[in-house]
Amino acid sequence: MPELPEVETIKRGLVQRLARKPRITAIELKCGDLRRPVREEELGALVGQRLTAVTRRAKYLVFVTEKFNLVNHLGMTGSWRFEKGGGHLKHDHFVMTLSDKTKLIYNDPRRFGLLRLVETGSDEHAAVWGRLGPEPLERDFDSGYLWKQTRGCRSSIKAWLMDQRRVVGVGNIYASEALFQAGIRPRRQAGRIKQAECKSLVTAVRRVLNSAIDSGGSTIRDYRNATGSEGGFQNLLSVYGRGGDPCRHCKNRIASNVLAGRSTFWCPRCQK
DNA sequence: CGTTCCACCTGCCAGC
DNA sequence: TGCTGGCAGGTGGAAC
Repeated sequence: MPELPEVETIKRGLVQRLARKPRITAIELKCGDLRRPVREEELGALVGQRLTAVTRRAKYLVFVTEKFNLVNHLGMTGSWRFEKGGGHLKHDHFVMTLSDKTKLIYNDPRRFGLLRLVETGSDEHAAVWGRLGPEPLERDFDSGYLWKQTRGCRSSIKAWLMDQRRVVGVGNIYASEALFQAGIRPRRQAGRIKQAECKSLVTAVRRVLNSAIDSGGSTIRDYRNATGSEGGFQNLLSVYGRGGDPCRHCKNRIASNVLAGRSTFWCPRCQK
C-alpha cells in the first residue's frame, strides 16, 4: 500500500493525535505472525513509556519513546487507527492503550508489515535501517548523485528508482509517475540515462512526491491515513492504473506491461 | 557482485 | 450465486 507520501501522511496524522505525548499504559499483541515474528515480551517493554515523537525514515514509521524506537513498516496493507471504545476489527494485530484512554491499533490483513522494538542508540538500530539510500526530498538526492549511481547500472531505470538502497520511498506508483513527468520510458537502462535526464528525473521525483503528500497520498484500494481519511492523489495520477486511457498530455493511449515483476505504465509518445 | 524471480498473505474483482 | 484465477501500493532471500 504505502509509499513515501502515504507513510508521511500517516506520520503527520499520528503526530497530531499524539501531540500531548501520552504514556503507553498497556499493550496487546493479538497476532505476532508478521513478516518477521514478534513476541509480546518484546513489545511489552513499551508499557510505561511516553510516546514523545513519531518520525519517518524511508517507508518506515518510528514511534519514539524515552528508551525505545518502535520501528514499523506497513508492508502492503498495514494501517494505524485510533479507537475510543472497544472497537475491534479483523486483522487488528497490535494494540497500544494510551494514558488518554484511546487505543492506537495496528491492522494489517496481509501481514507483510514489520514491528520491531529497538533500544535507543543500540547497534540493532543500524541493522534495522540496513543500507537504505538517501531520502528523495533531501539535499543528498540530486542529479549528481543520480548520475553517478546509475553509471554502469544495467537494470531498468524504474527498477533503479524502486531499489531502496539507491533512493528510498519510491514504490510502484510513484516510479511510473515520476518517469512520466521526466519524459523517460521505464524500460530505459539506468546506466544510459543522460545527464540532463538525471536532472529532470530528480525534479520529477521530488515534484511527484511533494504533490502526493499535499494531496494526502493516493487511495487506490484501501489506504487510509491515521484519522481514517482517504488520500486524493489517485485523481491526479498521470499514468499509474490508466492503461488504455488517453494520455492527459497528448491523448495517446497509455501503455502498460510488467517490468521486473511489477505493473508499469507509460505514455509511448511523451516518454522516450 | 548485480539482477531477476518468487514467496510471503488476504481480499477483491472479473469472468465464467 | 458461487467458484477460480489473477492481481494488489513491499521486501528480502534464492537463484542465476
